[in-house]
Amino acid sequence: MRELNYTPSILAQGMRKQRTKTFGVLIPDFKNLFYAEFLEHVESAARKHGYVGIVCSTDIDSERERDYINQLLRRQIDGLIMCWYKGVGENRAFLVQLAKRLPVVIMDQPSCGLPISAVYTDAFGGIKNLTEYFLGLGHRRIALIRALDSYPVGRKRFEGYAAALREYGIEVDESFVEQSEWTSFAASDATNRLLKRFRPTAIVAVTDLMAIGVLSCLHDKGYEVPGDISVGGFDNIAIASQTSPPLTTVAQPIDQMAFEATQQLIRRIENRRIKNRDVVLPNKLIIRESSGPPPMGEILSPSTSTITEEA
Amino acid sequence: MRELNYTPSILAQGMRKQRTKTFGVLIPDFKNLFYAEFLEHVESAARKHGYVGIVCSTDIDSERERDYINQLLRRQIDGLIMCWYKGVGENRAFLVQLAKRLPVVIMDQPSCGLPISAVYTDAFGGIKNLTEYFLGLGHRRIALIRALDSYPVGRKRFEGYAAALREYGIEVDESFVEQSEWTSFAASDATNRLLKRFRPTAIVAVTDLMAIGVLSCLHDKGYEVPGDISVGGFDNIAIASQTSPPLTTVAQPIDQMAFEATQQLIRRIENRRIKNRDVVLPNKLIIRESSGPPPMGEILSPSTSTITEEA
DNA sequence: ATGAAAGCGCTAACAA
DNA sequence: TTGTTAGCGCTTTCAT
Repeated sequence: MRELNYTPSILAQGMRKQRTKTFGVLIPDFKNLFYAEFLEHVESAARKHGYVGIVCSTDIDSERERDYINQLLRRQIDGLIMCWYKGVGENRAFLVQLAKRLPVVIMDQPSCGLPISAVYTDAFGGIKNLTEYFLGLGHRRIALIRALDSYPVGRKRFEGYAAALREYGIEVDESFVEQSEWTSFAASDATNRLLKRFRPTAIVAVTDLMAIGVLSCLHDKGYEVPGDISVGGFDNIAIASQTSPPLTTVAQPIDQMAFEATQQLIRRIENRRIKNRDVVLPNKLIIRESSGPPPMGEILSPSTSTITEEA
Repeated sequence: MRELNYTPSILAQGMRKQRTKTFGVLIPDFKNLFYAEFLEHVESAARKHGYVGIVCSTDIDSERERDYINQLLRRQIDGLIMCWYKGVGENRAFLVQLAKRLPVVIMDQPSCGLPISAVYTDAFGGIKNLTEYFLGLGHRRIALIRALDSYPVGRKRFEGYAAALREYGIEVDESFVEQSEWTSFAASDATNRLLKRFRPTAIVAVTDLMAIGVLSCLHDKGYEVPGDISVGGFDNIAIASQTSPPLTTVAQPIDQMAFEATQQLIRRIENRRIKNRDVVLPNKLIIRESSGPPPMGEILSPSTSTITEEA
């Protein structure tokens, strides 16, 4: 009778079965290529299971976030993936409440014992490695362009940086560090501010996007990268290999993160008795041309035999 | 009785009213920053009207596109915005069919008399201006990294390039032109192929993302931009001002395009008697540091008094 | 085995 | 005015 393309209405199905084969994805910003790649992979994982994700960008605005969560709940989503700038630890009550209604997967931070799943990589260790790599090259004046203090991801990455320096007996100086919003523009401004009071031989940015801002500022000011100043980022978004020069960075396995998050969510949607899990994935230092030894006269490392000018 | 946050289920509402306050957005790729910015603005326009968009990326795959359109229809979307790589003209029957079910807005190409709305800028004129600007600087060996022939947007942009050259009495040579997929990687490869057989003084790419690939390839090969080769793009995505060097490009008013598309869609959703419209927005040449006069010895323009070496 | 009917949460039409 | 009810398109249960 209806061999000719009949597809049941998901609305009607949803009313009856309380399942819509639809989940929500909360991200801060479409323009951050990390999330763009993340979404790409979430989408293809979801598609395999016949799910559709509704993506909402919060612009790091609490009101907008609340609105969207309501909109999503009204649409009876089956689950929610949150790329969150807020700390899980500081929002326990809210998350407990939310997790009562649907499965929740949180990105970039541990679940802190809450009834949610989490997918993240070792931000602390990643930046620590990167910073140690710079230290090993002989850099000592290593600056950090970090995120605002209120963002947990940014905080962890800051701590990795500080730990590496401390290992080399360098106490982290406030003047080494500049805060910035997540965009390349803000990071470019931050670099500007930084350079007015401090002349580093290397700059670490807590995301690739911000590192692009750093490169842009350095290019403006006429510094050579890595001749004068080395630059490192975090994420390994696709264009990190296409900047001029290509960016040294800490690669997160974005595809796996997306895959695990989606997998975890859908499994819990389809069987509530599956328990929540924290999935921790490895990240990895990728060395490209934006980094090299510090300029002559700045080499202070024991690992090189060059005599410094100050000798 | 229910003063405490009652929000009606959109599923139930949708069943009753045949309105879900939800629309679909089809894009080719989240990673293309043009769409990222577009989505950002679509979202905020939609939010003002209480609508939520479901974004699906087709990856320029027809099967996937068909799937998603079905998924969206099953979810009873009220309308659809399509950022489409296919030509409206070559898909009339499909669009007529689709437009019977819901309001449709198509991006980047005219509606060709179909019962849909359209929002676009003058791609032909935009690239023509850019190419004329290069010609005016004295460039004569101007290469083009264009999209595959099957994409209408890419085609129009190619024609603008060809028209400008023809105006200056230059017949477009196949060897000036290289085809590429939309990514920066593909464009970088295409530039590579191009440089093996042709040494331009300027390269125009049909999108900024592709221009980033061009810059990356030129940086690899040790060419100075714009000292050896000038580069131009199209779109003026946000990071176009943050590349090294910053990119000369044809700016599309992405925010307005998104706003108009959303506006147009929602108006038609809420009142079917509002007629479809083609909204054509202006674009504008933005000159940044990636472009300059051709190197000495290559200046052939009548607009300069320099005597060329060949004289 | 096949068929009828109830009900998911709403809204619009109609009755009181 | 306020209250009642039918039905949107499905699935699931229950009766045949």
